[in-house]
Amino acid sequence: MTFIHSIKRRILHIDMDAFFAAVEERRNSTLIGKPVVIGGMGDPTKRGVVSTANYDARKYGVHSAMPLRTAYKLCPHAVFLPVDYEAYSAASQQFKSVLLTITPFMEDAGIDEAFLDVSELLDASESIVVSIKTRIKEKTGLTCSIGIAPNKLLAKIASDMQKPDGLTILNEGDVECQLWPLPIRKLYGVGPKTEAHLKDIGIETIGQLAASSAEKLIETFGHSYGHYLYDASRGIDDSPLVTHWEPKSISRETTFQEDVKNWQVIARTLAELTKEVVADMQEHGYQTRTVTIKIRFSDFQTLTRAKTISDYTDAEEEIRKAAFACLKRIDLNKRVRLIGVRASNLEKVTS
DNA sequence: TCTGGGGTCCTACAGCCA
DNA sequence: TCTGTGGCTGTAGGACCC
Repeated sequence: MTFIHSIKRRILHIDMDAFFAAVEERRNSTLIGKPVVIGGMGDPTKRGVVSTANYDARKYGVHSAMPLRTAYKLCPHAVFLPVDYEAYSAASQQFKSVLLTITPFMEDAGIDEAFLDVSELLDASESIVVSIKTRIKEKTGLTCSIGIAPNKLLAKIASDMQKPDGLTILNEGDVECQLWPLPIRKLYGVGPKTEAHLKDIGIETIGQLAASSAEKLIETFGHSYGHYLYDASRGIDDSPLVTHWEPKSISRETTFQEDVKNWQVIARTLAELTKEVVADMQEHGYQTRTVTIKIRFSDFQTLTRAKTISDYTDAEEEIRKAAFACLKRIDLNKRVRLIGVRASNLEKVTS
């Protein structure tokens, strides 16, 4: 008799609770119990959006991606802090180093989250989770929420179901009762545009999405995304963990505090951003062939212009020339809100 | 009146070439 | 030689994620 091993995977999604705010509270205990909003330069009268609000601030309706000025109106007595990426990156490395003691099969999913594939481990899920939570707490002083499921899609949804400091286990058999009642926006990959589109055609829950035919979804959303929605609404996701990847592009962009008309200011900023991109490329050993600039006008119209050069390069002058050749192709007849530059078509320098 | 920054992926289309 | 087709590359824009 031949036994075919059932290869049901066991995937964990670890999501740090109000990560940036928690790091700030860890180094300044007087913040604990107060509403804390982190974003931009920490000045709620200036341009910028909320990166993280702690749970005390969320009670006032403050949430991430909200303009700082709006957050200030909702909660003027909150403590507003600038984003300190270095501090959060250090904390991120700390908690990921804990995860790597559990298994090397870790996918980095951003500064405050990660996936682990623990299919090969013999321990019970609950004991793995207790061990992770305890060790992260010991090493960083921070809490996290964890989802366990047979794939990344469900694990991610699970980790969001009980927060903070939660643990949720989802299995294929739970899809109908746990996944289907949720609003479509809870599905990874469904953003505001798709949410509005789906609501227009009478689909508000993941269950209603699951009741649609594959043909209908492909017709409406295209082959790739239509197929994805069809599978995702059924909790189906075979995507593997990505434990190593190379960047596909390196970019810098900045929004001016006030919209700019002066060409000199725009040009100087483009040169500065290009310098930063080049420094980043050189530091990490990449060369580029394609340079793209991005301009956003005061009315939010956004244009990009790209130039591909014949040979890979990391020479600042050559990349700056390409960026300025792109800039020349844009009619600057309106005030400029944002300017950015991106290097793509990257190649790792082998030396 | 407001809407960051750093990324990825997808689609559509145009031009070139076999 | 003309025309159609399909692949490949580059460009532009849009949606989404944290």
